Amino acid sequence: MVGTDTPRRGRPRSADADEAILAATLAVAGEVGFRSMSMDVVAERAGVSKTTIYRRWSSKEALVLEALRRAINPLDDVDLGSVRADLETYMAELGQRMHHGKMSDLLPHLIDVATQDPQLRCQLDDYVAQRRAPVIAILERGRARGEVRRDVDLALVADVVIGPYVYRRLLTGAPLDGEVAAELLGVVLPGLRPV
Amino acid sequence: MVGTDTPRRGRPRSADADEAILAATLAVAGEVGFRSMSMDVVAERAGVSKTTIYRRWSSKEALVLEALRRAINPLDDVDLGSVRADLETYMAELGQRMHHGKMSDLLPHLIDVATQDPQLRCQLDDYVAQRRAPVIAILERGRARGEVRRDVDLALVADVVIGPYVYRRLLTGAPLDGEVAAELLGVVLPGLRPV
Amino acid sequence: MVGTDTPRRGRPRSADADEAILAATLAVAGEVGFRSMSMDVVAERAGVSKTTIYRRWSSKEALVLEALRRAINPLDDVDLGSVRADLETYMAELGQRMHHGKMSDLLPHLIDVATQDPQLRCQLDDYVAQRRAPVIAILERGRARGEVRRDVDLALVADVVIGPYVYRRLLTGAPLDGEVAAELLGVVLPGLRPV
Amino acid sequence: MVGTDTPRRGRPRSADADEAILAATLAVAGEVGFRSMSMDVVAERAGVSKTTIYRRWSSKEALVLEALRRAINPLDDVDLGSVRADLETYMAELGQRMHHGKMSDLLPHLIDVATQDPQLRCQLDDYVAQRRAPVIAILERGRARGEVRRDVDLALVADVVIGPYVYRRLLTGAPLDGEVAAELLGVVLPGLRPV
DNA sequence: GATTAACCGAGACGGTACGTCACGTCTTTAA
DNA sequence: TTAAAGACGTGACGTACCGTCTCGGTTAATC
Repeated sequence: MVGTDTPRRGRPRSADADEAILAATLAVAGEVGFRSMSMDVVAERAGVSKTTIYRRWSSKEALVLEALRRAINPLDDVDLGSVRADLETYMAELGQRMHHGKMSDLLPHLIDVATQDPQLRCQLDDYVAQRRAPVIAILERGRARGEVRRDVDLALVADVVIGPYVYRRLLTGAPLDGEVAAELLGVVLPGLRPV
Repeated sequence: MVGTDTPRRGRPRSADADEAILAATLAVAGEVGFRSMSMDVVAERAGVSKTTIYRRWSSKEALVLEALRRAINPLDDVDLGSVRADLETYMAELGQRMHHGKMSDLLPHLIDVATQDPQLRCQLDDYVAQRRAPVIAILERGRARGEVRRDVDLALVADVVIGPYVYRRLLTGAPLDGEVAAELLGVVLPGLRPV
Repeated sequence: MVGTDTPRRGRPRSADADEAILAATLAVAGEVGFRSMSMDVVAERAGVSKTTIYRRWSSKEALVLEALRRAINPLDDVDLGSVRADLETYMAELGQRMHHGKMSDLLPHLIDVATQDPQLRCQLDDYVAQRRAPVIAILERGRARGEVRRDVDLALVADVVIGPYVYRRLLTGAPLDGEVAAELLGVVLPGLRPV
Repeated sequence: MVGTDTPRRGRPRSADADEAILAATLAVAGEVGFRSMSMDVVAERAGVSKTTIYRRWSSKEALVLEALRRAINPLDDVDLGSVRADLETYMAELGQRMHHGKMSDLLPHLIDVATQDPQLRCQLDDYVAQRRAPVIAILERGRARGEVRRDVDLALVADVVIGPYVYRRLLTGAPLDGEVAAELLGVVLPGLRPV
């Protein structure tokens, strides 16, 4: 049985407020964009005071990041029996989200702010790890099946798969659809085969 | 008559001011970061009025971008005779710059702003193309030498090489030193070989 | 049964808390001034919660006013046998307190707030009456001795004596030391003599 | 001919803005009271940004004080030929204003804030001096005519006249109408007569 | 040489959002 | 029922930065 370590004194923070704030954040941001979203408007929409927001999040960006993390469904960790099939599925989904997802719209902004805000940096790292995890899992299963060389650094391979998506999305604007994904795998997979 | 398109009446713009502003931009940004850099401070440091700055650049970001382009030496397009050797050289240099360079410090910010500023978007695209060009050149030479399959999309391969750098730099913080670069090539190059 | 009107149920109020709050009020106010004194700080200093304070006093000003009334010793009602001697003694003491006393430091603030708070207005009136009482007493004794005309309004005379102190203290900053007090009496007393 | 000492560089401050701000201050304050008047509302009403206000006045109180000084017509320095007549006229007017004037409504507040704001303190002193000046002038003329003793401190007498008004207005609430004013003079004037 | 057009510095300006503060109330658990 | 702790709504505060505008004054090319 997990103990509620600290009995907590004083009035507890309202869980409703948490919910309302995060919901309002997504709603307002969806309408005007995160960049133009103001804390006053979020507070008003949430039926909450700014104080209450700042008591929970240290800055606008911290709030936005958490709102997004809640809004994001984790990528399913499908297992179709081969590295190629698994990665194709994953990459299709990733491509979708990179193109249409809310997160990718403001990734640059979050990264930017995280540069000078260690706390935000941590939260962002969590998010990234969560995104990378499925790829690593796929590769590990592949290795167990003998599809992947033992001596290859799986973390690096994961970055080779995800990196181009981020790069294209943020800097070149080029898409990474299913066809291109297949070609990418055509380049990468041969280098993973044992011997 | 050499085509100085417009003869221009009135007092010509001061070239000194251009220099001073760009220098001040780099100096101030180096001290407090681009995000915290204010135009007022840049103007003061350059011994120039804000009017003079805005007469030349349309926004803070446009200024910053030009300042950076000046500060960046192009990556040399070395030719050592093999794709592997060329890419290793290129990647070593890229890793260096990604880690210590001024540009990478504010890439996120520029990307962010470019989201809503088409003009900046263009300038940024130029920069990116300039960075990608050497990789494509290397791969084309490799193809000419028969080292690289004819049917592979070189632009995609370039993104596979550069993507992980950007990704690690912006999101995971993991380094990409010479050793890792070699391993990356170990994964990617086999997939490029003909037949 | 002796009339403790309400038998009171539940936990009784802590008398210690009263003391601690009033002491903390004077202490904090003495350090930062009443205007900058915050209720949170007082509560913390007193080792008491804000709730406990507000259960006893309806507002910051009400608290402050009571704290001051406790801190103020009444002016002694000396009787030296002549109006001049009595007033000189009274005015010397008044001058002292006006200059160094805590009360005069925040009179303006209390007055200000009393403008819109009838309850505080009453408490303040009590305080004022208490200050004026000795002067009226002095003048009445003088009248009984035949030193003062029967047809003069003693309340008005009291205001003529006290008024300049308040005025100087609040608005001009000029002092009212013994010498000046003597001169003031030199101006006022002749007009009080019978016939 | 008076030289415009400083040639002034940069864009000059808008005189219209000054006017608009002060007018808005009086208007808004007249509607909701000075205490409830907010700077945002004043700015909006004046068609001006808050920055522009704070560039001219360091605080809400400083602004209010200047607005009032502009709104206040100086007390006329009537000369009816006798100290008694002149003072009666002055006191009647002073009594009026003390009762109905805007200034007296917020004197306490200004005094209070001036306690911790030296700049405001100065402005307030100016105002006070301006109010006292007529009384001193009256007394000096009386002295020139031989109505007033040479050895009496006129500044003190002025305070004896004005002090009770301030005192009553701020602390006791008692009025000082014409009748009472006459009685006050009945008390004070005998003490001023030569020999 | 006078005119004119564009430049330059200084700095005021409108706008928009920021994050903070204090008051007095409310909601918990503990005594 | 009171107490301590502390979250909460309200409402204002003063600041920061952006990009624009308005001055007086300067610097060429043109007339």
